[in-house]
Amino acid sequence: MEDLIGHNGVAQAELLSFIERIERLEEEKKGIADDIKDVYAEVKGHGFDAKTLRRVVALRRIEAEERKNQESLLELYMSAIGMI
Amino acid sequence: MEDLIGHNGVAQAELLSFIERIERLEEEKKGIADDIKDVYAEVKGHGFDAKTLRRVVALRRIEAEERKNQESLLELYMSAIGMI
Amino acid sequence: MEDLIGHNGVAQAELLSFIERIERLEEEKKGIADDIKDVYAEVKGHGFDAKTLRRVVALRRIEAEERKNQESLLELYMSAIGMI
Amino acid sequence: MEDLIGHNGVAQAELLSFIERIERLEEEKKGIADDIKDVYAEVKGHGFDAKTLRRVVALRRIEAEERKNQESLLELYMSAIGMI
DNA sequence: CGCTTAATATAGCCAC
DNA sequence: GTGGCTATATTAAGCG
Repeated sequence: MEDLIGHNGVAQAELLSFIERIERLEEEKKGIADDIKDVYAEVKGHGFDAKTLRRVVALRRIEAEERKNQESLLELYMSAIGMI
Repeated sequence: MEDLIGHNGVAQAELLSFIERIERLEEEKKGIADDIKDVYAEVKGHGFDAKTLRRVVALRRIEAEERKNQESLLELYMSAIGMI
Repeated sequence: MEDLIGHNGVAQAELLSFIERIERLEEEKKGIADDIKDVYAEVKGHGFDAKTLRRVVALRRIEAEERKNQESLLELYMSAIGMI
Repeated sequence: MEDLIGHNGVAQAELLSFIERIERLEEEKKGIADDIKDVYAEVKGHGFDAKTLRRVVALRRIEAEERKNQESLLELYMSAIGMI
């Protein structure tokens, strides 16, 4: 781990610099996450069901083929135990 | 996936057995969760602030977990950046 | 908050007793949660897809009517945006 | 839920617009998450232990948050049970 | 009962 | 490629 031992200052500065870069990025990321939350709140304010909308967004993420696989597997299990 | 395809009954029974074991365990778990809720209600009835007590319990849990961790490398880094 | 102020010992003992009861219950709860995890591991070892099985268990929890509601709402949204 | 029923187009457009806003934000968020990952890779390339650095960053975040909390009541309880 | 925190479940990542 | 660990997303609980 370089010459961190001894606190020679170089590695310290390097580490701190990395940490600060990361923290800045995490702040940005949190900002966007908050924006997303705001949109869902707005969605709700327009009378839509946010939970369902989340599912829609999630489903759009998985491509159609994969979704079909998942659903048919689910149905297979459900059918196997007599749920459907 | 075994011989689930075809619904031959063996895998079906196996699946259902797993499901029922899980559901039984989840019921037990819910029972205990309810017990915990009852204790907090009792706490409140004795004039204590339940919310704060929750924080105390959470803190004690975190501390107990942390105690298990070796912290030396972490401290080295923290020391390197002047956090401790 | 009773006579906690002053550390008169009575409230202290009471508090600690509550905390320990809660902690014991939480330990039990955690034990059962671990058991559930073990069952899912076993499920996997038998060649089943644990993730799908989790969905089955979750679906059994919501009663049929509620499930139908959720699914039809989802389909309505998906249809509205041309997903299906 | 407004006039979604009937697919009159207005609610459809609204829904789609919300979805697209969310998806755009999620893309941005993912971009930043990737940037963070890149920094950790760079960290590693400089001979530091990324996992430990993650813990440092997490600790700094927690401490920053905690600083915002008033802790008096909590400390009262902790003192009452001999934690501090 | 809505709205904010805490618990849980899922997913992604990294090391082996 | 599997298993543990971290981070995120979802769900549930508690509070006003």
